[in-house]
Parts: sequence; structure tokens; C-alpha cells
Amino acid sequence: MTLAAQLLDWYYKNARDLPWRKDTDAYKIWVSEIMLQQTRVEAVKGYYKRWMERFPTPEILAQASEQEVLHYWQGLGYYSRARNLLTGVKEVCAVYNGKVPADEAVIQSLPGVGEYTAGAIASIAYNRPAPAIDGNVLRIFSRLFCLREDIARQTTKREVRRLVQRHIPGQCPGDFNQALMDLGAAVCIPLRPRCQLCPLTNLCKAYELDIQDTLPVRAPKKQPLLVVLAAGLILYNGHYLVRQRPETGLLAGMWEFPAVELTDEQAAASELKETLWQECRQQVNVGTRQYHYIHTFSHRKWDIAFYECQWLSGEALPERTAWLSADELSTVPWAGPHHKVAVALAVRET
DNA sequence: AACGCGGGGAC
DNA sequence: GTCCCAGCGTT
Repeated sequence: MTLAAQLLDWYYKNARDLPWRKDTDAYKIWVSEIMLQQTRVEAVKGYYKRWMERFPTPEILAQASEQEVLHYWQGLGYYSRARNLLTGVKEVCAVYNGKVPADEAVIQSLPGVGEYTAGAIASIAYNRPAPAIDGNVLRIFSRLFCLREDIARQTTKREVRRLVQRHIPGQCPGDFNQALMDLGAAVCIPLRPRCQLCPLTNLCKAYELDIQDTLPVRAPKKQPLLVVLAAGLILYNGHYLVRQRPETGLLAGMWEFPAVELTDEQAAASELKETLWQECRQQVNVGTRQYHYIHTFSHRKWDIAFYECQWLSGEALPERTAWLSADELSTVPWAGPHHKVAVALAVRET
């Protein structure tokens, strides 16, 4: 038996029942693959179902606003995925008549679609024998063939790609690729792989040498930078002062309560008061601290405190700034921990 | 090649 | 607490 045959036998007995495996519509595969980038299956399921109820076709998604799309993505992370998906779907509607292209290179030309995602869509939706090298595949093949190089290196990825290319079956490449995902998720897991359950142990060099726990090799990542923030909760005439983050960078386009980065945590009140005047043109007195969160991103750690403020006076609001009623707080996409506060304030109002 | 970009589940 | 996930785009 070949590697593919052994793997597929296992897959057809153990495949997960996932919402995006009901059919092979290329748009649905596309959406699922984007949502699954750096994101676990369990986290995606609910978002995928809600998305497909609201945006069942490329044409419907293409007509949606970026704000609504971000709202549906709120909490899933990596929000450029949502904007790129919207941009890409518009391109598919305008250039490809609403039909996702079948050629791998053309698929990869869409924004947000890289080598992995293009291979996944081409193989699953169009039965093309394209490799789809993700973290699972890198881990599985580094163990199967005892690759001791850092899997983040380009040379390692090229080597894995060559190996996958050699083993991918012409008949059902999509099943083969998805089988690797399921194997990586359930059996060939990062820590303490469950080799007793694995259909490929007879081919696995790491298993033969009993070094599966030492693979794959991955360079350690540095710890996130601490950022201390103070945010203002300004309630005036039944409305809260909020603003939209810049179009680029962290949490781009998401909404937040006006905040300032602190160099001196003791100066929170004065810094916040100054920022609210400079950036929002509102005069306030900073009151007591109401909420406090530690929120860790991949490369930043926010220590953010929310202060109740007393509104005194103000000029016209700058761009990307607004007064929102408690009811309206649930209508915008929120930036990270600001969402928790928005929910708490909306509840408090009722 | 290195970095920016989120959030949460498993241990 | 740590790890890392069905990665991509920019620099």
C-alpha cells in the first residue's frame, strides 16, 4: 500500500463532519480556508455558519459593506482576512463572472490567498493535484521523513512540498489534503503525538527512531511587547463617545472607546484628558476606573483600563469619531477588549 | 528572512 | 503560565 492509500483508508473511517464539507462549492471552500488560517476548527464553525446564512454566494458578499463584513468577523482575529476576502470576491464577480477560478495560479492571485490556500481550494473544489502545505503537513512530514530543519525555513517548506507532490494521489487530492489536516489535528498533534492511532507508523522515520516528540523543530518566538493604555467612557445625552481605528495596522477599521498609550501609568488621568481634547475635541473630567483587562495579541500585550469620564463641553467631532447610543453599541465591530466593555455598557442600560 | 497581524483552546 | 493553530502581506 502507498502512503496515500493508507492515509485515505484511515480518513474514510475517521473524517470529521465539518460544515464546509457538505459540498465542494469553491466559494464555500474559499471562505472556510480563509477563516481557518491560523485558527482552530472549533473556533471557525460558528462563524462559518453565520457567514453562510448572511453571505451564501459571492454576489451577495460582494454587495456587503466592509463594516458589516468586519462585524461578522468580530472576535475571529486577523481582520485583514475579512477585507481581503471581500476584495477578492468583488474581483471574482467583476472579472470571473462570479465563478471562482479553477487554476491554482489564478486562485493565488486573489488577495489573501497564498500558496497554501490556493492549493487547498484547487484540490478540494476542483480536484487538482495541488499540495496544500500548512502547519499540520509540515509537522506530519517533518516526522515521517525526520526533517530536522526549522519548519519556518523556506528550504524546509520546499522540501516538504516536494515530498507531498510525490505522494499526492491523482484521483482524490482534496481528500488527501484534508486527510492530512485531520491526521494533524487528531493524531500527529504537536505535543505527545498519538502514534498508536496513526495509520502511517510503518512509514514514519521519527517513530522508528522514537524521536517524534522532538519534531518538528521550530524557532522560539519572542514575547509580546507590553503596552499600557487608558480609555475613556464618556456618556453624554445617552450616547457614548467612540471612534474607529485607522485603516491599517492592528485591529484596522474596528471601533474603540478613545484611548491613549501611557508611558507613565500614574499619569493616566491627565494623559487621557489631554488626548480626548486633542483627538476628539471634548473637554472632560476623568473619574474612576471601571474596567481593567490584560489582552494578549500575538505580538502585543495590552494592559488597558477604562475610566468613567464626566463630559463638560465639546466642539464638532473629528472624522471617524461618533456618539453611539447604548442600542447602537452592538452595531459596530469592536476592537478586542473594547467589545467586553461595550457589551457591559449595553447591558447596564437595560 | 523577519515582522505585523487575534484570539482562544489544550495542556 | 506556554504553545500554536487549515497563513498572508509587507518590508
